[in-house]
Amino acid sequence: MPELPEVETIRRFLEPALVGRRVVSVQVTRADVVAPFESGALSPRQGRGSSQIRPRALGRALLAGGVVERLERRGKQLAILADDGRAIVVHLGMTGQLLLRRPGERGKALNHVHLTWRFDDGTRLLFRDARRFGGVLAGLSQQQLHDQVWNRLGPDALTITARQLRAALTISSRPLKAALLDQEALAGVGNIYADEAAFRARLNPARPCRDLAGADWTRLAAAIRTVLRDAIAAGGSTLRDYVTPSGSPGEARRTHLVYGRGGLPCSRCGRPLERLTIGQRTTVFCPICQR
DNA sequence: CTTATGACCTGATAGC
DNA sequence: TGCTATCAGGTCATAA
Repeated sequence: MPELPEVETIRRFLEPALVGRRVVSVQVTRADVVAPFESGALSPRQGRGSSQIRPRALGRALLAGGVVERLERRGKQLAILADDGRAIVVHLGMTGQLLLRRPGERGKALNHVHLTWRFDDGTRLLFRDARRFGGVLAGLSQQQLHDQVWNRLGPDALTITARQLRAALTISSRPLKAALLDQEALAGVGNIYADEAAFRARLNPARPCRDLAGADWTRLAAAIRTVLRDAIAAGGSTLRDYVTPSGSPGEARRTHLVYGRGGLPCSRCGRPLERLTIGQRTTVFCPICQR
């Protein structure tokens, strides 16, 4: 579900509520959504639940006792950093949510809540994920976060340059659409914004990357940055599950020009948009406008 | 090395 | 109403 704009919206919402707060306890309802770094995991969904870790150690790995210093995002991953050097990384997968309960606030009972952090002022943070494609990488130092986890991701898509994009993808034989979803090439673009960016750059998503010219990379990088920035301004795209930590939807869906519009008229030329599968993902584009 | 493919999960919706 | 099939924001392990 959440791509870069949704995760950034969540980050901006959570940061003022959590910075300076001490984690007094962490309730783990489903330990298998946690990937302990010490067991070899290098991403939030690697080797989850495969290691037996004692409850007390698990709480420590999930920042118990620490004071939140800041929240950082790289691509679709959100890190919570404590002032003692510890860190965790949350990945929301398709249906993951981070929900905030203010001090004294009584939210309704929810299913699929796997983790609950309690803070010293009564604030609670819930990790909820029906499909469990998301997860939390725990027990990291901030050093390890940057040197061993985020170093495996490509440059953040929000500030991607044409030069970086070309360097990462120019020799690839993959279709453009598949390449845009590769988090090692650039971090943060998912199925929605890959289609939106390709449309705005007027590039056919099925074209092999190696066929793109210099001007194509320039247009594409600019389209990616613009599409993501506009989506953040609209609070992210809510299709079904995504909500901000207060539970309200984002409005970026109104700005989609191709995603979810297969068969409908192209906003530019009026011809029907085409739908096909590229890299096992549904892809919508205009065969007239996108070359 | 790169690229392709099933697998992992639940829930909403459409069609019979 | 109820059953089955299809589809969904993502990535990982394994095969080719």
